[in-house]
This record gives sequence, C-alpha cells and structure tokens, in this order.
Amino acid sequence: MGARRVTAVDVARRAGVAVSTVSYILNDAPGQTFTPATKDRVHAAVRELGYVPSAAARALRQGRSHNVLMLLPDMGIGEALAHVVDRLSDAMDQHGYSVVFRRSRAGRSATALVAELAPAAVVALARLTPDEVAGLESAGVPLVQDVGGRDGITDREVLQADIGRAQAQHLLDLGHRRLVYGAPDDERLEPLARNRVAGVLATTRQAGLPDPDVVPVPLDADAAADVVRAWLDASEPPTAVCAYNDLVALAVLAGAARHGVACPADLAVVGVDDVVAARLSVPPLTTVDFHPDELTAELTEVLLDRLLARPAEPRTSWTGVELVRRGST
Amino acid sequence: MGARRVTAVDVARRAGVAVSTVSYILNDAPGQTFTPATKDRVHAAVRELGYVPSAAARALRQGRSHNVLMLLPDMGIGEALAHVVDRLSDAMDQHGYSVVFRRSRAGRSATALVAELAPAAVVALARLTPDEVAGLESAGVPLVQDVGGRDGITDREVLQADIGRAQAQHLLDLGHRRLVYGAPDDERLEPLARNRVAGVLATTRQAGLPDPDVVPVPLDADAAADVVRAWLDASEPPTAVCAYNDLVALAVLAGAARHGVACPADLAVVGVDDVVAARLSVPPLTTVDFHPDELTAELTEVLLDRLLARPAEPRTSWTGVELVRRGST
DNA sequence: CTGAAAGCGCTTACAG
DNA sequence: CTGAAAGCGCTTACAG
Repeated sequence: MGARRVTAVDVARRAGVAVSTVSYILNDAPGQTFTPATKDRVHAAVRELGYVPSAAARALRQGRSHNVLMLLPDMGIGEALAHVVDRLSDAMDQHGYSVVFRRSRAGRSATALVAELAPAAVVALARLTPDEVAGLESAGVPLVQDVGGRDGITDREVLQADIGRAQAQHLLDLGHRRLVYGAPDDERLEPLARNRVAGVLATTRQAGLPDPDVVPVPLDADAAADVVRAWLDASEPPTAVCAYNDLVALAVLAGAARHGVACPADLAVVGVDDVVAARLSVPPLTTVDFHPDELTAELTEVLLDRLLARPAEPRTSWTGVELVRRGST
Repeated sequence: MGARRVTAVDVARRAGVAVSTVSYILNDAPGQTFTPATKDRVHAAVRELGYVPSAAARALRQGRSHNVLMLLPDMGIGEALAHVVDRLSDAMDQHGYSVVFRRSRAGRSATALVAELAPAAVVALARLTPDEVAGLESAGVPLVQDVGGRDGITDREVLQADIGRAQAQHLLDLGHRRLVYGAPDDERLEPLARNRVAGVLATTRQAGLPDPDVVPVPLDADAAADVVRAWLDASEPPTAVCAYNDLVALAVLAGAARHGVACPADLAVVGVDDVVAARLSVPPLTTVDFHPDELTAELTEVLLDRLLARPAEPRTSWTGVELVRRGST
C-alpha cells in the first residue's frame, strides 16, 4: 500500500555513502574510481533493499528515456513482422531498453511521439516524412530507417525487389515463360507489393518477356478458385505464379485444387516468407526466405552501435534472399 | 541541434497565464474552472508551440507512468497472440497509454520491472508467482491476469479446457470413438496444451471412452507423416485427431496426405485458432475459434475500467468458443 | 576519493 | 479564478 519506494538515498544511507556515490557506482561512471569495499557496500545495499532505479527520474534528468520507439506501418502484423518486433524487443531488453511500438497513424506525428517519450532511438519500419526525419535529426535522436537504408542494412526497396527477382528468376530457370503476379487483396499492403512486383518485372523484361499481369488474390479458397479459373480461361494461360507472400500462394494452391489443376505440373507457385504453414501445404510451398531473423540481428547491432556510441562497424549478418525450393515448383 | 524542448512554462508565458493554469486546463482538472477565453489562449499556445508534455516528468511527479506492462509467457508469439498484443496496443494508444511488453524470464521479476517502469497497470498473460502478485497489490498497481480470472473475463484454464471440449465434442457428435491428441512439439507450450488436453479428456470420459493418447506432432511434413504412420499401424487406429492448434493440424493433414490417407474419411482433424492458412488448406481445416479479438476487446475494457477508475461493469464481449466446421471433419 | 546542491518538467496542494 | 512554490528521484558538474 503506502510502502514508500526505495530510492538511491535509501541505498546511500544504508551503505554509508553519498547518493552521488551510489549513482556513480551503479552506472560505473567514467573517470570515477572507488575502493572495492565501497562498491561492495553499495551493491550489497542495493540487493538488500531491492533497489531499482526509476526509469522516469533517469529519463527526466537525462532528457532521454531508455525506450526505443518502433514505428510500424499501418498494416496487419504478419508472421514475419511479429517475429521482428518480438526478437528486437528481447534483444534490446537484454541491454536495458524497452521497445515501444506504435502504428503510424494520422494525428500523431513521429515528432510528437518523440517529444512525449524522449526515446533513446527510433526504428522506423514505416515511411517517415522528410519533416519527421528532420525533426528527429534536430532532436539528436538516432534513427534507424525501415530495416533499411543508409545504415549498413539492406535498403527496404532493394530488399523487396530482390524478393521479386528471386521468385521470377527461379520460375524462368524452370522454363516458365508465362507468369502472373498474385497480389494481396489488402490495399494497405500495396506499397510493399509494388516493390516486389518491380523486382519481378525487372527480371521478366530482362528475359524479353511481356509484363506479367498483377491480379489480387483474396485469402479465401472459393474466391481464389475464381481467380485461378479466370487464369485458365485466358487465351494464353499462365504456367506459374509469383505470389505476394505465402498466404497468397496458399490461396492459389487451394484455388487450383478446387479445379483439379495439378501443381506444379499445370501451375507452379512461389511464395514469400517461409511461414510455418508453407512447409505443411500439399504440395509443400516453394518460397523466398529473406531471413528476417538475420535482418533483425543486424538491426539490433546497428541500433546498439548508435545507442552505446560504439564505432559503427559494417554489419553483415544478412546473407541475402534465399529461394527455398519445395514441391510447388 | 540544441533546440531546447518546449515546456509548460513556455506555453504559460505565451498564453499569459501561470504554469499551473496550463496544467489544469490541459488535464482538465476536476474542480477547476476557467473562462473559455483562457482555455482558448492556452490551447492556441500549445498548438503554436507544438507543446507535448514530457511523459518522464509526468511519470516522475505522479509516481506512475502511462505505460501498461504486458507480461508474455516465455514462448514464441503465434498468430493469435500477435493479434492480441497488436490490438491491445492500438486500443490503449487511443487512450494515451503505451504498451510495453516483456517476456517473463528468470532474473527480472515483475516486481523489479514495476519498480523500474512504474506502469499504470500490468497485464499478465504469463503466470505470476504469488510474491509478484502480492508485490503489485502492495504497490497499488492494477493487475489484469492472463486474459482471465477474477476480472469478469474468462479464466484462462477454463478457456483452454473449453477449447479441448469443443474439439472432442464435435468429433464425438460425428460418431468418432477413437481419438488421439496431436500435441505441440515445443515443450514451452506444454502448460497451455495441458489445459486443452484436460478439456478433451473430460469430454471423452464423460462419453465413457478411454483417454486418447497424447502424442507430439512436429511441424514438418515428413516427421508428421511418421507420426501418422504409427497411428495407422496401431492395433486400433484412431479415426480422428484433436490438434493443439491449426499448425499441428496442418502437419497432420500433410502427414496423412503423404500416406494417401483420405481426410476426413479415414482421419478427421480439428485445429484451434482459425488461422488464415486454415481456410486455405486442402481440405480446409475444421477448427475452434476462441475469438481472440473479442477477448482483447474485453481485456481492453477491463483495463480501462481500472485505469480510469470507471465503475467496473460486467464485460461480456466474449461470445465463447466456436467450432468452425470445414472440410477436415 | 566523497558530498552537498542544482535542476530535468511536470502536478498539486496552498495562499491569494 | 490565478500564481508561487515544493517535490517526484535521479545525474552530474563542482567544491572539498
């Protein structure tokens, strides 16, 4: 109830030192040295009292909290993104930081959020406006852009295009010449899809092929069956589909099954993400794994470089996009 | 760079009032009244200056931050849990709260986290020790237990058992008498699985049937095929499986397909979660949807009741566990 | 090597 | 209805 909070003053009193000493020792402040005996007394007092520094007081004093603000795009969180958020949280947690994520939405600019939360850094998986970027800059808050860009991490658009390229190249290598793109049926995904499509087009054009049609595929077996039917009824039916992601690919598979279309014999399908369900479909799904875990590891390192003011080494955890061939191609 | 932060003092100066007036007006403090003209001047100044109150200063002063600490079980975040986290964050965000989540792990007790973050409330989706619960109590921090318990929300164990019951009952209604339980191959999921199994057993026992075997099913088509093979080779092969979740169910489907076992004719399968992929498998998966969205809505309301000191009305968004019958049974 | 003191930006009794 | 002031719990020059 009224159990007063244990403060640094309490620790100091118990250890028989000044509060400043407690603070210096707990943060092992550079340029300050203390006898082992003093340190021990302080640490012992901390333990006995169960002292935990107040994040609020620290943040207020330093003008910077230990929060990392993660700005997410305004779209549903898929399996891959959930893992990124999850792993980054865990990793930063190890270093004493809390990850606070926010979906970017009209009304609360990144600038306002930064003023409110005074984050130690911002990780933007969503696109920021130039004003927002400038605002962060002038506030001196380290910004790591959308798993990408000028940070030694792979640029987002490049990454997405790589994915599309890998899909199309695989299909072309297999001898397919008539491709179609299975786009998401959710317009909020359009920005991402656009870049993936760009990779596909770059590849097919280079091979001298006409641009594949881009058609939305609903995540529903019946609706997907209609889409597949329309493809089959075309004058020159596609023989392979690049799907926006594994879920779309699974929908295509389901739609094809409805019409007895053999996969991959009559229609080959490649997804993206290597979701768990991709290994479990019939046939198992060929997919592009862009190694979100590695990307997250890299993101974490870059973030810590900035946060701990470590020399920014080139980070190269990411091994690139990988085509995982299974039964659907 | 050194652009000094805009504070309440700046706003007060600009509006020609005292800082206390600014604070009172911005928080519309009860029992304080101001002329519309004064309010307007303050709001105008806020807007012109782009003033955003410092979360750290507020938290320090009030001894309580606007963070909601969400404690997650030490397991991978599945599709359902990701949605819960996601939606809760969004909802609380609307009310000015940030959700900070932490995986429960040895070394950092909830008590220490609370001392550090001074959260406005704690949502525990992981089990807390009695000591931790007592600590929260004495610190006066509202605790909402694991989407469950004494809060007008469904108790977690009851919910899990309901899921198992719904699966088993459905299969029994269909005439199946030899069931088997497809357990997760990840021991961190065991606590959850245990309660689901309990629901299944309660149902089969009531029907006078022997307890179904509980066998782990790896999320891999080959390995799952081996499991299915073992079932078929048994002296009295099961005719239906209750899977821990949709992914396990999908693995069973994949395993069955490997051996040409017809589903549902030779082996019926029920999952849990109604994951997107469940609608897209061949055959589409029968599953139990426990409506995590409704549960989250309820969780949010209960949380806000506590946070805003609203009278705790009975919350009844949750419509219970629902069996969604599709092609796999 | 240690200690007293200022100040981060708020909110909230309290006096006018 | 408005204003001056204390204090939340830290960190960090600064003086000893």
